[in-house]
Amino acid sequence: MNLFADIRSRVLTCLDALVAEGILPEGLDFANAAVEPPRDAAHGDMATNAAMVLAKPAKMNPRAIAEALAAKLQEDADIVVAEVAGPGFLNMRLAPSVWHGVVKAALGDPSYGQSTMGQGIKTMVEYVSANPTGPLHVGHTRGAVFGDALARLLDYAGYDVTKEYYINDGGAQVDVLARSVYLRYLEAHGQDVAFEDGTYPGDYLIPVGEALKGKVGDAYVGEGEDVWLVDVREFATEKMMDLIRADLAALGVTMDSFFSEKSLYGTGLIEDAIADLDAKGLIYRGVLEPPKGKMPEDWEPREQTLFKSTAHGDDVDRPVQKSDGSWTYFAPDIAYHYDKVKRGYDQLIDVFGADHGGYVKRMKAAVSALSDGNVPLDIKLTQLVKLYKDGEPFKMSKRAGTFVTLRDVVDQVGANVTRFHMLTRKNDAPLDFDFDKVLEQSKDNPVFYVNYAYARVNSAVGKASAFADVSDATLAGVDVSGLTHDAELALIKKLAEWPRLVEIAAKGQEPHRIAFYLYDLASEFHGLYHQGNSDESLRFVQDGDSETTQSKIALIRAVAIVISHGLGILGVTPAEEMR
RNA sequence: GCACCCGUAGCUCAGCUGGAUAGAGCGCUGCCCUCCGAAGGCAGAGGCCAGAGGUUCGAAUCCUCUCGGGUGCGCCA
Repeated sequence: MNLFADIRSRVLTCLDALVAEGILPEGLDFANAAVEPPRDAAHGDMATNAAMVLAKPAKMNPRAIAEALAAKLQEDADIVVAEVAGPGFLNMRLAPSVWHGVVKAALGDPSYGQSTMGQGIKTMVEYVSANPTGPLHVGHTRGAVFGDALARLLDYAGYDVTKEYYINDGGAQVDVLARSVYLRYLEAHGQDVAFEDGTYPGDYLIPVGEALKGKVGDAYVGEGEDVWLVDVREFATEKMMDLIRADLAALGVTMDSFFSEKSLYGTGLIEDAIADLDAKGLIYRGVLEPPKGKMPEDWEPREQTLFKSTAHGDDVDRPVQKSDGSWTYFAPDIAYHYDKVKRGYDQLIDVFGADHGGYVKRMKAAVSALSDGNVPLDIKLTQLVKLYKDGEPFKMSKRAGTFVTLRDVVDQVGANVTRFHMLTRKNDAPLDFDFDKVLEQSKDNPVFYVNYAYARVNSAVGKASAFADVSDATLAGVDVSGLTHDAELALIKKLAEWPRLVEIAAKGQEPHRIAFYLYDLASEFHGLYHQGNSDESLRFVQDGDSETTQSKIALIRAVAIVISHGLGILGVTPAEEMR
């Protein structure tokens, strides 16, 4: 039940009637006619711009259309007032019974707020996709939280979502990993080793080296890479993926599938993808211009196999093969996305770190070419996370050992706080993350404030249950017509926005809107609670009056339910009480 | 040099894809707080929405340019 969609359809019905009566001309497009909450509550409950957007195509005065529309809408018993304002806005005030229906819907319908907007569109969200060479760090954490929340949001809005992780296990970096693990393996055999440039010196590989020793004994000691590299690489990659999976699980992120870059090699998949592009006349041999402005020291013209990405919106064509004939990193990326297209997804979403912003155009060009423009690829970039400790910037340095991992963050502040806080910013805005402030129990910490609202409802429900039946099943059938105070209605109106907000957030692929909405809702709720301090008739628990109490508890339970729906999308589990 | 992201109150940021008098938190000022659950509530001051043009009934939002910040820029992923 989406009240705004409901009223909009009534507006459209009235417009149709006006056309039938000859007041409006035939053939008008109503698509841009919107029904929205007005900025100022004094204007009413809902407003429509229908008259203004139709004025031009209908060649009529907007106020004249609005007057006619208002008269029609007035015939609807649920619309108490419909009046023209300003240049042609139509403001509506709805009957209290309509609002009371919102409380019942939130309480009685577990799917309240879910949308069918997505129409089951097959959507892949690819995120994290970190190199399997070590534990996930804070930057990955933001990508993981954002991607996961986005996937949940789209799922909630009716899309058929698959969450996938692309394992970059095919490039040179996994060879470096293998060599690093080999050093740890020698170390496990008692040898002194030196970690030079081009190796990963992190402690996290010590147990991997030991595990390798446990598996193969001393078989690889003193042997050359030709003997052990392939095996160690596979072993190490699997161990790293175990680590990453465990990190993600600690954050509450679970993938539907993992896709290995390595599986593209030697199977003809890359060749197939490139052949597809070639068949479209988009592959050629050529020499790229040197980059302007900043000339690399060792630049020299080389002939390479290039993808004509400029034909699909890129700025320059991109190499798919190096001058020695081997594939560039871009080639398997093309093949991977080719595979996604072939798997039948209707739309693709990739979540990258902002440092990969330079690859957006070429990936879009590739998908556009491979799908003949039929499969849209959206790439969401997550900006940097700036860490603070008690207000002071916290510099990360691998060498100084102050490298902050996902695990560090989750261990210190918990998955719930991490997730919520990271969703209080737009994905493309930098994020401040202060280890102390995110744990503060105060109003300026949204994490706490929202959860506190939820816990406060629980407390009131517990109190009321001493003398009244306040189970959700009972509450869904309770008479709530006594909820007529402005503050109560304001809270209900906020609840009514929930289904609409879900659609707006899903359409914009912006899960942060959910977090901001929850803050607003919590704020409205706390406000009503505080009014109960001076006006006893607004208190949730009315001693001895079980009927009144039930209606008020129905309202705040509806609030708690919507909060838990919202937190569910963010992947946050609310605490039942604050301690 | 080019591309992408960004520029909104003193600070940190929202602003519902073009709507009405641009909002919230912190900070500041003034009241209130023996109140269902304390970790506060109410009110006020504070703005050339970086700047300049353009599009139209209407622009923080769309287009162009300028200024300022971030990121990236063949044979690394």
